[in-house]
Amino acid sequence: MTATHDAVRFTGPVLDWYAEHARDLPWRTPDATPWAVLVSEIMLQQTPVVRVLPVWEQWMRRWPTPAALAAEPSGEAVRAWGRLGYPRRALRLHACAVTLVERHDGLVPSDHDELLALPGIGAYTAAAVASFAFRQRHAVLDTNVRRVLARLITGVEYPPKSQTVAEVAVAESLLPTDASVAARWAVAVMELGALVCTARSPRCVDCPVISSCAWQRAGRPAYDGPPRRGQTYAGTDRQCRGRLLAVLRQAEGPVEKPALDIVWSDAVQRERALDGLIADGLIDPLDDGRYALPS
DNA sequence: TAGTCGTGGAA
DNA sequence: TTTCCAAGACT
Repeated sequence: MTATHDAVRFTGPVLDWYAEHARDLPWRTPDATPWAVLVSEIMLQQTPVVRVLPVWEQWMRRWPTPAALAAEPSGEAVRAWGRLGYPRRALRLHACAVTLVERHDGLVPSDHDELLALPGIGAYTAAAVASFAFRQRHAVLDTNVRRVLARLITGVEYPPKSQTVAEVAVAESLLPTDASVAARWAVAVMELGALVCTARSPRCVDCPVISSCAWQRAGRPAYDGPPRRGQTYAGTDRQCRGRLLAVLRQAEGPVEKPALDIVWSDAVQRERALDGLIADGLIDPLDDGRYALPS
C-alpha cells in the first residue's frame, strides 16, 4: 500500500464531507484576515471552540490589527482573555503583536519559519496559520489530526503521547500536491476529527472514510497503552494561580494583598503561586504594596 | 524530555 | 462524583 494510494482514498471523501459538514466559524470566512486566523489559533490551543467564539469576537472588534493590540498594555490582553485558561497565551499574543509591529510592518508574515519565530507560535500554529490564512502546503498536525491518522492509517485508537517523526511522515505523505487543495485538506481532516472521529465516542457511522479505516478493519481495538493523563486539578498550583489572577481580572484597578490572600488558604502555596505569576509577567507588584495586571 | 500551565462541559 | 479532554507552547 503506497502513500500515494492512501492519499487518493482518503483526501477525496474527506474533502467532499467537509464541503457539506464544515462548521460556519468566523475565522474561516473568506474575509478573515491572517491576524484573525492567528488570534483564533492561539485561543484554540487546548480550548474548545464554543468557549473561544465569544472572546474571539470581542477581541477582533477591539483589536482588529496587531498594531491596535500592541498599542495597549499587556494587562488589557490578560483581562480580555477572560476565563479561556492558560493566560500566558494572552501575554504571548500581546508580545506577538508587538513583534509584528516592530519587525513585520504590523503584518502577519506568510513565511512558515518567520511565523515559528513569533511568541506563542509553535510547530502546529505556524503550520496552521500558513495553511489556513495563506493557503500554503503544510502538514498541520494537531490533536484531532493525530487521532484521525492513528485510526485510519495505524489502526490504533489513540496516537502516541508525544508527536513522532513517523506521524509527521504519514501526514506529509497524505498532503495533496496543489497548495490550495492541501490547505483545504488540512482543515477538512481536522474538522473530521473534531466532529466525527472524536476521542471519546467516535461517530463512525457518519465517517466518510470508514471503508478505508485500519482501526475499523481491526475491530476497533481499545487503547491498551499506559494511562494518557493523570492531572488532578483541585489543590494544585494551577488552580491557585487561576484564583489569584481572577481577582485581578475582575478588579477595576490595583488590589491590596488581603484581596488575594482571601481566595487561597494555604499561605505557602499561595505565595509560591503569586511569585510564579509575577515571574511570568501576569501580575505586577506595585511600589505601594498593591498588585495589578501588567502595564 | 517530561512537567508545567486554566477552565469548564460532557461522559 | 470523578474522569477525561479541548486547534499546544515553552522550558
